[in-house]
Amino acid sequence: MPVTLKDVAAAAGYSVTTTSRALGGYDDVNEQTRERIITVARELGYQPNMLARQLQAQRAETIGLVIPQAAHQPDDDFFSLLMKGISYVASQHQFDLLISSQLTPQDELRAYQRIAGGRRVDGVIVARTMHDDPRIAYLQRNNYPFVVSGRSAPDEPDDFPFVDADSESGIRQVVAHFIDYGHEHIGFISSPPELAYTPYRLAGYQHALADADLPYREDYVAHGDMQQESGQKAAADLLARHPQMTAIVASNDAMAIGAMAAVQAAGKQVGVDMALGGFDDIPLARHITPDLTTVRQPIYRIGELVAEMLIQIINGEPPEQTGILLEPKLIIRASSGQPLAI
Amino acid sequence: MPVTLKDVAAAAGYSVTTTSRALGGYDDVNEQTRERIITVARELGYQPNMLARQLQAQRAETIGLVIPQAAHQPDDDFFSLLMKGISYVASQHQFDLLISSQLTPQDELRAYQRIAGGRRVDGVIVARTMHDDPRIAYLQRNNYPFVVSGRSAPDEPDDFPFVDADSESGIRQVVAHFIDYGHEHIGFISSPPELAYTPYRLAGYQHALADADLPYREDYVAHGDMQQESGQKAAADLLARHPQMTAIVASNDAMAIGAMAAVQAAGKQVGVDMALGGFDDIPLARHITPDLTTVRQPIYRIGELVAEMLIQIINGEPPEQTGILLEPKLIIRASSGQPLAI
DNA sequence: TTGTATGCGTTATCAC
DNA sequence: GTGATAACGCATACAA
Repeated sequence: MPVTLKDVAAAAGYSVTTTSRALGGYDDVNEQTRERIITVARELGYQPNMLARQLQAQRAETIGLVIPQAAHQPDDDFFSLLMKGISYVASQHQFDLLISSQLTPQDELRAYQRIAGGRRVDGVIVARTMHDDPRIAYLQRNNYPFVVSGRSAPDEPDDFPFVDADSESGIRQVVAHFIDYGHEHIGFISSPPELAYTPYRLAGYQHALADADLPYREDYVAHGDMQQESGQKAAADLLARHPQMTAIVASNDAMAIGAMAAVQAAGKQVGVDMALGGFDDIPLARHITPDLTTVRQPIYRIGELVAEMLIQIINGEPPEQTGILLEPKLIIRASSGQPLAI
Repeated sequence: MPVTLKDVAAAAGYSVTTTSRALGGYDDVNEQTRERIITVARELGYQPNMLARQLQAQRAETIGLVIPQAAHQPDDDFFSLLMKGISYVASQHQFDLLISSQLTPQDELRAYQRIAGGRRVDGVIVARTMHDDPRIAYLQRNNYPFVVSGRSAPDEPDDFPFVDADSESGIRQVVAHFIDYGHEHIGFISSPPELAYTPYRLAGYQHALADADLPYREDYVAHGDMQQESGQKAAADLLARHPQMTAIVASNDAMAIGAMAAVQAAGKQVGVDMALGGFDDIPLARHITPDLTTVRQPIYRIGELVAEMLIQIINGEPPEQTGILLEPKLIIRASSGQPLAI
C-alpha cells in the first residue's frame, strides 16, 4: 500500500492539512513542525498521488498527442521528430506528454475525446490534419486548448492556432528548380486527397509550371500514401506511361526515396537520366545515395513551436501570433543531376 | 465548465448512483431509465473525468517511459523505434503511454518517482540501463511493476523482467566475420563505461579475438558516447595511432557511420582499405553508401515485447519467461569489403 | 500556527 | 431498481 498524506500526518502527529501545507512550502507553518513533517515524509518515502492532486487542481500538467495508424511504420520519421520537439519543450515547462496510439480514424477522435474531454491532459496537439477534420471541430466546439501542426485545407477556415510549413511554396521551389535546370516533363507524386495540405502541394506544382508557361497535365500526376512503397509504385507508373519524363517531384521524401528504386529498376540513373525531388528533408535524405534534393521542413522545430504555443494557451497567455507559416528551404543535392543541355 | 455525472443525473432526474450504473452498463437498472440517461448524457456531451475514475479505481491504464537527455537528438533512432513498439502494443491493450522527457540523470530518477510513485502510471519501462541503476533499485524497493529494455551489467543481479539483445554475441559475430575475412588489426569503438551493456560488447570483441588466437590490445579500443560525432573522433584517433588497422567495429551504428566519415577524411575508402561494422541495424544503415555491415537488434520488436510483458505484470499475470535474450543477426553489407588476399 | 470541514468526479457499499 | 453515503488522496476556505 502506498504512503498517503494521511499516513505522514498520523506518523508526524499533525493533521492532514498542516502536513499538506508543510510539504507544500507554505510559510504559515512553524519551522520545527515543517522539519518534523518533512523528515517523517522522507522516512516513509512519501510520494504525492498525482491523480488526486490533478483532480483537485483541475489540471494535469500534461499535453496530449494522438498518433495515427499511418505513423506506426517503424521508418516513419515525421511523428518521431515532431514528438521529440514537443516533448523537449514540454519538459522545459514541467509538462509531461501523453501519447495515445490509435489504429483507425474513428478511434483517433475517440482518443481525443477521452484524453481532452476526460481531463487527462490540459491541451492537445493535432497533427496530420484532414479535410473537415472532425478532431478540430470537436476541440473547438468544446473549447479545449489545442494547437495544430499543419493547417486547414485552402477552402476551410483556419481560425485556430497552428504551425505549418508553406507547402505551396515548398513544392513550387523544387519544381521551379527543375524547370530552371531545363526540365519540361516533370511528374508529381501527390499526397492522398483527404490530407489538408494536398491542395497546397498540388498548387505549388501547378503554379511553378504556370510561371514557366509549361502546361499542366493531369496525367503527369500520380498518387501515393506517403509511404516509401507507394512512391515506388507511383513512379514506376509514371515512367511506364511517360518515357519522355525527365524529372519527378514527390510530396514527401519517403515517396521520393521509393521513386529512386523505381527509377533504378527502370534501368535509369537518378541524377543522370532522371531528376528527383522530395519534401521534408528527413535525416535519411542526406545520407542516401544519391542524396536527395528536397525542401526542408523543420519538423523538430515545428514540434517545439506547437508545444510552446499550446502551453502558453493552457497558461492563459494566448500567443500573439496564432498562425505561423514557415518558409521551407530548397536543398539542392545530387538527385537533381546537372542542368540539361539545350 | 465540463459536464459531470451530477449534471447528467440532475438533467435526467435520477441520482448520481443510478446514472453511473446506467452508463456503466450494469444490469440492475431499468431499461427505460438507462435509455433516458444515455440520451441525456449524449445530449449534454458528457465525458467521464478520467482522473476521477482513475483515482477511484486506483489504476491509470497507462504505462510510463522516461526519455533521457541522450535521446533528444533529432537523429537518435533508438528511442523512437522503441517507443513505437511500446505504444503500438499499449494501444492494443487500451493503455496509453506517458512520456516524460528529462534533461539530467537526477531528473530522470525523479521523473520515475513522480509518475510511478505518484500513481500516474501503472508501470514503467526502463531503458538504457546503467551500472547500479538507481531507477531499478527504486522500482524494486517500492514494488512497482516495471520491465527493462536492456539488462544489468554482468556483475550485477538481474532479478527483474527484461528484454535485451545479446550484446556479447552480436559484437562477437561482427568481429569474427572480419577475422574470417583475414583482418588481424581490428579496432573497437566502445560505449561509455556507465552503460550496462558496455562490458558485454567489449567482451564480445575480446572473445572473438581470443577464439582466433589474436592478441587483445587495449590501445585498439577507443571510446565514444554513442553519437555519430564521437564515432568520427574515435575512429580518427585509432587511424592516426595505428596505420596498420584494417577494420573497425563500433558499439552502435551511429558511431560506425561517424567512423565512415573519419576513414574517408583519412583518404581511405570504406569497404576497400577499411572494413567497418556497427550494431543495431538502424534504418539508415542500409541506405547509407557504402551500406553498413552490422548486427541486427530488433528494437521495434523489443519495444513490443517489453510492453507486452509489462501489461501482463500489471494485470497480475506475470509472464513465465522473465528474462528474454534475443540473438542478434549479422547483416553483411558493402562496408565489409572483400576478404583480404593472404 | 493548526485543525475542521468540504469538494474535486467517480465508483462501490449497502440500505430501502 | 434506486438512492444516500462513503471512499479514492489531495488541497483549500474557514474557524479556532
